[in-house]
Amino acid sequence: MPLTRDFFDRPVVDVAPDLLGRTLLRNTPDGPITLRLTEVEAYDGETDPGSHAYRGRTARNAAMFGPPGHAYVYFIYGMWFSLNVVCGPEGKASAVLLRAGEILTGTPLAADRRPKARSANELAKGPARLATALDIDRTLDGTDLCTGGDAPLSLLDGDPPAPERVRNGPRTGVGGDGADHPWRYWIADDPTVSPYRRHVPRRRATTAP
DNA sequence: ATTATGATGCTCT
DNA sequence: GAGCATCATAATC
Repeated sequence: MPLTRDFFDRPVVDVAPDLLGRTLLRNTPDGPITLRLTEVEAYDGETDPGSHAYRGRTARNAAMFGPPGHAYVYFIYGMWFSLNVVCGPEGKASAVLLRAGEILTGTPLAADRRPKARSANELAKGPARLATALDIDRTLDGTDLCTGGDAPLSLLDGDPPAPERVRNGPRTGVGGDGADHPWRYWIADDPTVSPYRRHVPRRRATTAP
C-alpha cells in the first residue's frame, strides 16, 4: 500500500525517521526496482539554513512549496541527482532527502546503471548513487509518490525497523548555520548506510593571475 | 585507515 | 563568479 498524503503532512523531523524501512518503488522503462530505505535527512524550509527553500521560492525548488508526498529532485555538482520527499502542509517548504537504501528487487537493472559498484550494498549507498541506481532525474521532479500501482515512482509502507534500531546525528556535507541539527536518521549497523562525511568547503581551481 | 582532488554544469547573487 | 545536501580515484599514514 502507498503511504498516504497525511503521512507526509506532518513536521519533517517526525516524518524522516518514520520513512526508514519503507519501500521506494521505481517503475523504470525496463521494469520495476524496489528499495528499502535505510538512511534519510530532514530539511526544514522555515528555520533551517541548510534547506534549499530557506531563502524562498525559486524555479529549482518550486516543488518543495507544493503539496506533501511529492518528489523534489535536484541536480548537483554538475553530474548527480538527489531525490527528496516534500513534507508538511502545502506552502511550508520542508523535505526529506532519501540518502541510501537496500535494493530489494530489480537488482540487475540497478547494477546495470551502477557499473562501478563493487558490491550490492554499494548500489544505493549515498543520495547520488540511489538516484543513479533507480534512474531518477529531473523529469520526476514534482511527481506524486502516494499513487502506487504503475506510477513512475511511489513510496509504499514496507517494513520499518524497531524504534531502538534508529540512530540520528548531524547531516552529511551540511556546513554553516545548518550544521548543528542532528537530522540525519539511519538504521543501526545496516551495511547500505553511507559513511558520514563532514562538510568541507571547496573552491575550484582559480584561473591564473 | 584518512585526506585530497578532479570531474562537470546549474543556480543564485 | 562562487558555491554546491557527491562520487571515484589516488596518495599517504
